[in-house]
Amino acid sequence: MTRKEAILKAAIQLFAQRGFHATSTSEVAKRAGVAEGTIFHYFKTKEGILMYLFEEIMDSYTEGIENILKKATSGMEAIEELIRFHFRFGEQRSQELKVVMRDFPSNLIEFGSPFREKVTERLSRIMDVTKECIERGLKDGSIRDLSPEETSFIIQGILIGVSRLKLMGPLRVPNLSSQVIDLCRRGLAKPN
Amino acid sequence: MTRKEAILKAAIQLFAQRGFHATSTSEVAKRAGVAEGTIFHYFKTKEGILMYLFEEIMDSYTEGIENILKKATSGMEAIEELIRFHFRFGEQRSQELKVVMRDFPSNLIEFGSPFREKVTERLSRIMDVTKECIERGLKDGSIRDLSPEETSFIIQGILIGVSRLKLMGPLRVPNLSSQVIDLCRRGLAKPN
Amino acid sequence: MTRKEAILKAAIQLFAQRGFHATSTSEVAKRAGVAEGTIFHYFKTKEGILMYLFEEIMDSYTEGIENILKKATSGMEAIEELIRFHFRFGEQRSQELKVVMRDFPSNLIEFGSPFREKVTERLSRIMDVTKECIERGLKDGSIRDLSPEETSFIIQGILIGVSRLKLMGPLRVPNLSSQVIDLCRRGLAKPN
Amino acid sequence: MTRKEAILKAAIQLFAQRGFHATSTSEVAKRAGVAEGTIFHYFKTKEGILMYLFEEIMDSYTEGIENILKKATSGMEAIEELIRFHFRFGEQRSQELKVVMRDFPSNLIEFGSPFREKVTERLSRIMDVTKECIERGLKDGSIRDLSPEETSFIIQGILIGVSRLKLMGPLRVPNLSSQVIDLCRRGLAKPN
DNA sequence: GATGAATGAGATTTCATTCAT
DNA sequence: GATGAATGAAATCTCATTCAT
Repeated sequence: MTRKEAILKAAIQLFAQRGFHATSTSEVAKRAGVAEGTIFHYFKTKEGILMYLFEEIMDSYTEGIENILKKATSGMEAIEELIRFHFRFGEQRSQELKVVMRDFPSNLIEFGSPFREKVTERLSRIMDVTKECIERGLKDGSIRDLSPEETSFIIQGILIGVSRLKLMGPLRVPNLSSQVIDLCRRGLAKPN
Repeated sequence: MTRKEAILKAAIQLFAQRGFHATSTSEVAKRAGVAEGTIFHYFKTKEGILMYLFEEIMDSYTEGIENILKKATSGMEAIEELIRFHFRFGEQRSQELKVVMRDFPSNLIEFGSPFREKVTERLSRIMDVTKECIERGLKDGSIRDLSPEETSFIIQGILIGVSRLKLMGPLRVPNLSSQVIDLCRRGLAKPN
Repeated sequence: MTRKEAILKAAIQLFAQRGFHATSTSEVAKRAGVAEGTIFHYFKTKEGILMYLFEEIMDSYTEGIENILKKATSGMEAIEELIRFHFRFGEQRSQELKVVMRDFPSNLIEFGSPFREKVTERLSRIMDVTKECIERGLKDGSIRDLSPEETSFIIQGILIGVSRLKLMGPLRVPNLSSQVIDLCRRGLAKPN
Repeated sequence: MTRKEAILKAAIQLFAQRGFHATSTSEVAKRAGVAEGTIFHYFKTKEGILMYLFEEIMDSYTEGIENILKKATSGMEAIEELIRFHFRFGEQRSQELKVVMRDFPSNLIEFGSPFREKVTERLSRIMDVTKECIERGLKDGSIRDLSPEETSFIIQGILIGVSRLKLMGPLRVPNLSSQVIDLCRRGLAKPN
C-alpha cells in the first residue's frame, strides 16, 4: 500500500466514524503511519482529502449507472437496476459513502470552494441519467405518464434518504433494495 | 425579542448558511447583538444551541404528526396527511430544518454526547408514528400487505431524502408534496 | 501597563533585535507575559503588530515635521530643523525605527496587503513636507535653484540612508546630525 | 546556463520581488527548472543562496571602487567617480541590489550566522575605500577640512539611502547620479 | 550529479469557554 | 443577568532539509 493509499484509508475510517470536522490531520497521519506533513504533500489541504474521496466515489458511481443505462432493455428495468445498483454500491463502499453523506453537503453549498463546480457537475450527471431512464420508460411504455424532471428528482431523493437512514442509523432492514424497487415499480408502472 | 430568542435566531441563520462548524460563537453573538458570554449564559455550550434547536423542532414535528394520527380516518389517509404535513412543515421552517439536516448526523452518532439519548428517542417516536399509520392501514384495508417496520423506514427515508434534495440543492420542483403522495399512494394502496 | 502596551513593548524589542520573521508570536507573548491568544485579541494578525507600530511611529514623525514647517522662518532653516528633528527622533525612538527599517520594505511593496495604502499615504506625506521646505527656500531665496521634486527625494534618501547605517551598524559617529546639516547647507545654499 | 546559474537567476528574481522569507525553496526550484534537492546540492542551505549572492555582488562592487581609487587623479574626483559608479552599478544590477537591500540587514546582525564575518569584512572594505578617497582629497587639497571617518560614513549613507529610495519606491528621478554628485561636490569642496 | 518523496519541527491562527466586574 | 477581555489548547499548514535511489 502506498502512502497515499494509507492516508486515504485512514481518513475514510476516521471521517466515517467521527466526522470530518472532529478528525484532525494528526490523527489521520498517526493511523496511516506517516508524518503529518506527508498528508499535505499528497493532498494540498485537509479538505483536499475529502475532495479526492468524493471525486473518486462519484466517478465510480456515475460509471456504474451509465453502464446500466446502456444494458437495460426498458426504462422501467433501468430504474430497477439503478436502485439495485445503488444499494449494492452502498454496501460495498459503505464507509466512503458514509463520509460523503456525513460531510458533504457543507461543501456543496460553499460558493467560494473550488469543489463546487466538480461536485455539481457530478451530481447533475447522476440526476441526468435517472431522468434518461424515466424518459426511456415513457417512450417504451414501461413507465406511466409522469414528468421526467420531477420524477427523477423524487427517485434520487428516495435513494439518498433511504441510504442515509440505513447508513447513519442503527436500524437494520433486510431486503431494503427489493422493497424500494417494489414500491417504485408500483409507483411508476403504467396502469393496465 | 428576548436575548435568548435573538441568539437562536442568529444561530439558525448562520448555521443554515455556513454550517455549525464554520460558524463561531462570536459571529452568533455579533449578529444577535449580545455579548459572547451571554450565549454561554443561556446555552451552556455551543453544541447546546444546536441541541435546543433540535429538541424544539423535533417536538414541534412530533406533535404535528401525532395530531394527524388522531384525526385521520384511515391509515392511507394518515400517510397522505403525514407527507403533506412534512412538506408544509419543511416550507414553514426551512431554515431550522436545513440546520438539522446539515449538522445533525454528526452528533447523532457521537457516543459520548448527552444528546444521543434525547435525539434517538425523538427519532424513534417519529418512526413509530409512521409505523402506526401503516399498521392502521393494514387493519382498515387501506394499505396493502406490507411489513410496517420496513415500510415506515422507507417512507421516512423518502421524506428525508426528498426534503434534503430540496433544501440543499438549487433545483425547484413544484408540487413535490402531491407527487410524492401520488407515488406513495400507488405504492402502498391495496390492489383492487 | 496594559496588556496591549506590554505586547507592543515586547514586540518592538524582539523585532528590533531579531527581525520580524525570526520572532515568533509565542516569543512575543512570553516576553509580554500574556497568553498567545491575547496577541490576536488585540492585533488580528502578527503583521497587524507591525502595522500598528508603523502607523503610530509614522504619525508621530509626520506630526513632528509638519510642526517644523509651521515654525520655520525660511526654507533653509526648515530643512535644517528637519534634519535635526530626524536624528533626534531616531535617537528617542531607535528601537521602533530599527523595526521599521529592518522589516518594512517587504510589506511596502506587497500589492495585496491592506497596509500598502496607509503606508504609501504616510510616506508621500513625508516627501511632500520636504518638498514644501525646498519650495519655500526657493521663494525666500535661502535655497539655490534646484528641482524641489528631485532634491527632496535626495534629502529623504540621505536621512534614511545615514540613519540606517547608524541604527544597523556598529559604528558610532558623533555629531552626525550637525555634519549632515553642514553638508546639506553647503549643498543647498544659494551661492553668494 | 548551468543548473547553479539557473538557481541563482531564479532566486534573484523571486527574492527581489517577494523577499527572501516569502520565497520558498520549492518556488525557486520550480522557476529554475530543477529539483528541490539540487538547490541543496549547490548551496548548503537556503541562506546559502543569499550568502553567495551577497559575496558575489559585494566583490564585484568592491573591485569596481578599488579600480576608481587607482585611476582617480584627485580625492574629489575619486568621490565623484565613486558616486557615478555606484549608480551605474545599481542600474546594471538592480535586481541583485534589491535583494541585498531588502533582505540583508536581517542577517547582518544575526550573531550566530557564519555570514557575519564575511559580510562585515566586505562592508568595512567599502567604507575604507570611501575613507581613502576623502583622505586623499584632504592631502591634495580637493576636499575641505572634514573628518574622513565621519564624512565617509555620511557619503555611504547617502548612497545607500538614495539607492534604496530609488530601488524600492515607485518614484523615478532622472539624473539622480549627477544631482547627488553636485550636492556632494558642493558639500565637500574646499571653499575658495 | 540529480532527484523529489518524505519528514517533522514549528508557526500562525481560531475559538469555545471562563470569570472578574 | 450581562459583559467581553483573556485564555490556552488544538488545529491546519509551511517549508527547509535529508536521503535513498
